[in-house]
Amino acid sequence: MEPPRPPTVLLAAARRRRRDPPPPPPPEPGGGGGGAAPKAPLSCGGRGLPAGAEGWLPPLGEPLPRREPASREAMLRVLDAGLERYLALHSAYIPVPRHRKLSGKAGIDEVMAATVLTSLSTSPLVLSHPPATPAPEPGSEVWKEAPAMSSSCSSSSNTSGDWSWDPPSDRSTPSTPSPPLSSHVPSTFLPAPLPDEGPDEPDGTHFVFGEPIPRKRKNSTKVMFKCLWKSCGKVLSSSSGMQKHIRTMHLGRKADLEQSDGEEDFYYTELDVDVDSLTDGLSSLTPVSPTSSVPPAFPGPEAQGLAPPALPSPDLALASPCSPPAPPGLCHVHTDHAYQGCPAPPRPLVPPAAPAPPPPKPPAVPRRPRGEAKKCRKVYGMENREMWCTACRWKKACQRFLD
DNA sequence: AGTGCCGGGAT
DNA sequence: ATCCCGGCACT
Repeated sequence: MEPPRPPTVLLAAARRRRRDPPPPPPPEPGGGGGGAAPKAPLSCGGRGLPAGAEGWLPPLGEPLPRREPASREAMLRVLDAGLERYLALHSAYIPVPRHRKLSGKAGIDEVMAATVLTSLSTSPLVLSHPPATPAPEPGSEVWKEAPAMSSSCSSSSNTSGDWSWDPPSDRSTPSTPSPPLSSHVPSTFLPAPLPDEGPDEPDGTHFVFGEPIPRKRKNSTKVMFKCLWKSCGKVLSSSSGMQKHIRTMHLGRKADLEQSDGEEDFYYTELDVDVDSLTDGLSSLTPVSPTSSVPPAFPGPEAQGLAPPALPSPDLALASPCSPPAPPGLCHVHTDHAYQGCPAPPRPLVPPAAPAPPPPKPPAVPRRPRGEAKKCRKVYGMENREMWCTACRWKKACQRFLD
């Protein structure tokens, strides 16, 4: 029966919570935040890990870097699970374990992409913008894609993907000078780092928010990149490959135009796939999933011609990794430049029809209920302030008339 | 609007 | 540590 509070409340609440001693948190229905992330509600999911989300939290041996990381991780996990299920389903009718079948139009695309990828793998070019930097990968583990699993377990956090995770330069100005495509799409995947950002993008491995999120993706999960262009569900294992794919397939650009002018928009999502359960079947993601999101209706060379004016399906929810019921696959839409690690609703797609603003669920502030007893102020009145207990005088909890 | 008191600043 | 107060939560 709590009336909706103004947003400020949340702030205050959060702030307060910071200090409050472990307030015997009344088990919040919905597991909001659970024990895993007792604090700070995330901007988007703060309210909550879905019930039972705690279960997903890995027994991280190390102390979570507080806040975001904690719940974010949990969310990712949840999402992963969703993806898992989703894939399990689809892989059923997409019998293409490791080597895709090349047949039909999809096949062509795949071949092309594959070709591109292959050629790329040999070309130093593709590996990164900063040709100078050999492979400053995070963990220093400079393991390249293992030949054996080139497509099934590459990037778990880096590998070929140059920008695997993100927004090195989150300056990704939302107001890019209307690039060829994407007009109304706020967050686009702009591959090329903005010139001013300098060469050293903090390895794309890490998250953002300027936070040194050291966390690598769990080994068990693998990152796949799924093309969001209409009628193209291509899934590749590396972001560079994906970009290549988009560039060549959808943007109609020359593959060799390696360096984008920064005006390209790449729409693809990053799928965090749980390799353990998906195992090999995974590499054959569904080419075009009905539930998957539709790429923004941008005027693409072929998008216009071939693709039917797909309307943004409601399940674009896909774009909001934060929503508990993880839509099938996906998780963080990966934008190469994006600015948000996750908290912010990454919507590379058209703004969801029904934004459905997250219900401002009050974070159940542990504020102690106001006692019945009259306090000094009331008893003595402002006139006799000197008679108040010191606490009252200092505007602290009354010590004289305890509840 | 009044009251209680948290969170913080000033000393 | 003490004193004070801005401002929020709640009535």
